Amino acid sequence: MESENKIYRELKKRLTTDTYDHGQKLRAEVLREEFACSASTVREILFRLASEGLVHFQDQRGFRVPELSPTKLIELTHMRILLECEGAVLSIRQGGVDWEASLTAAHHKLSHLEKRIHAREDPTELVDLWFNSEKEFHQTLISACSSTTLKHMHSLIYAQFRQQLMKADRRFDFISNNIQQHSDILEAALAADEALTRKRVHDHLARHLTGQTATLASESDAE
Amino acid sequence: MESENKIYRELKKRLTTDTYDHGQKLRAEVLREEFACSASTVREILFRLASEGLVHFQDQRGFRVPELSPTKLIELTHMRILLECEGAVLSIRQGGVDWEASLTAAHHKLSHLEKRIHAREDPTELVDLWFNSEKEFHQTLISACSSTTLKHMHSLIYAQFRQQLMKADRRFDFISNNIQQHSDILEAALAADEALTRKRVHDHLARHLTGQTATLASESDAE
DNA sequence: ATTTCCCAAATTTTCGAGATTTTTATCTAA
DNA sequence: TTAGATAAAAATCTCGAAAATTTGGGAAAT
Repeated sequence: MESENKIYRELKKRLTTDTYDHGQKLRAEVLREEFACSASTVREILFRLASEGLVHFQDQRGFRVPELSPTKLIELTHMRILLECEGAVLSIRQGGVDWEASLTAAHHKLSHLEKRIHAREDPTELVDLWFNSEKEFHQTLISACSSTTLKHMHSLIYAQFRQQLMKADRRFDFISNNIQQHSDILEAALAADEALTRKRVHDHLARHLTGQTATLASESDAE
Repeated sequence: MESENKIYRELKKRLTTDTYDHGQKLRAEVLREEFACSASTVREILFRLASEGLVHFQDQRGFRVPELSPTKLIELTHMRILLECEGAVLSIRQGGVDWEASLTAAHHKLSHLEKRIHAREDPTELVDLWFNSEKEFHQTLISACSSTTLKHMHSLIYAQFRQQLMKADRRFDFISNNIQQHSDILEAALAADEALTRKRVHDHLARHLTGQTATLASESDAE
């Protein structure tokens, strides 16, 4: 089972970091061979990933990487806004100086990396590092919220969100705004300004809501 | 696989309708025999339920029904409030007369059942019917919201919530308030009053938040 | 009486082969 | 040439048994 967890983590990483293509078939036999285990073990892991939404399963037709879906991306973005705003506000209330420190630290790392990326011609090598840093910043933002359930939901949603963007975000044509937005979120969170934090988290994620006619229910008052 | 889905549904039903006790061990061998299938099939299904949070899995120690946890119940309630308020408001905006009709219908069935329960000495026989009706009412409330992801998250949370209460809710000492609260929600939703709908959904679920010191982030403005 | 160690029984996990189903390739008829 | 049917190939799914791990009980030592 130790090895099973290892395989699980490796596969999850691949599924959110563009090793495979959207829609690509995941043949059990290939993976079985690669990871040197039995077909049932691979099957078990793929089922686990399927119920997290990172793998698409069809009866008698095996497993696939989920297709790209603009609609899905918008829905995932909505959920991220909902969960991150809630989690951030709770963290502001429940978190102490430790939380502020760790958020500052996470932002510092991310910010450093984003500046390096921004300066480069070809940021390819830094992509995976950025994926990790961006994830850590957003997780830290909600980390002082006491609800394990909320944080768990968020991590499910975040992984699917990242999977939808695993190809697109490699281009980094959005990085300039991003640097400023992450700073803005940090600033509002440290100032313990709940409404402003909500607004800035929303604005940060809003670039993925394009093409959407309906608005998010929780936006209406703020806008 | 058709039979696998059947077994899955049966087990899920049992896990949310008090067939087993909280903390009880789910022995693969027993289930294998009962459902006349192989151990691997049972295992697969139990893993699926585990990643939905309805079964607790421990490496080399098998599967158990999750323990009762007041903290977990509070967290699940928070998530229900968050998701149902969001889903209900979106449904108000996106749903048409069909949605209003189906919500009225779901309420009518639930209301009828709750009155029968209220009138009885021993409502035991009606418990499972009530579980279904209450679930349908709340699902219908958010059904016109376009986000499949939100509805899926909600159904995961709802099942875990129901599991936490599968024993407690059989006593029905809360039914009087419940009848009124469901009517209030219906009324606010049909009136398309978003703020009032939020408040009433919150108030309806708030009885499960007792013992909680911190408040829900999204309450603050409304209270 | 309490703790530690070890063995046997019970349970869980892995595995590979056979059964079933889907997919691909080939052939026939319109 | 296209459409439909048939056969061959490839993949998935189910299963029961072997391997690995945990649990429970009792003997030996403190």
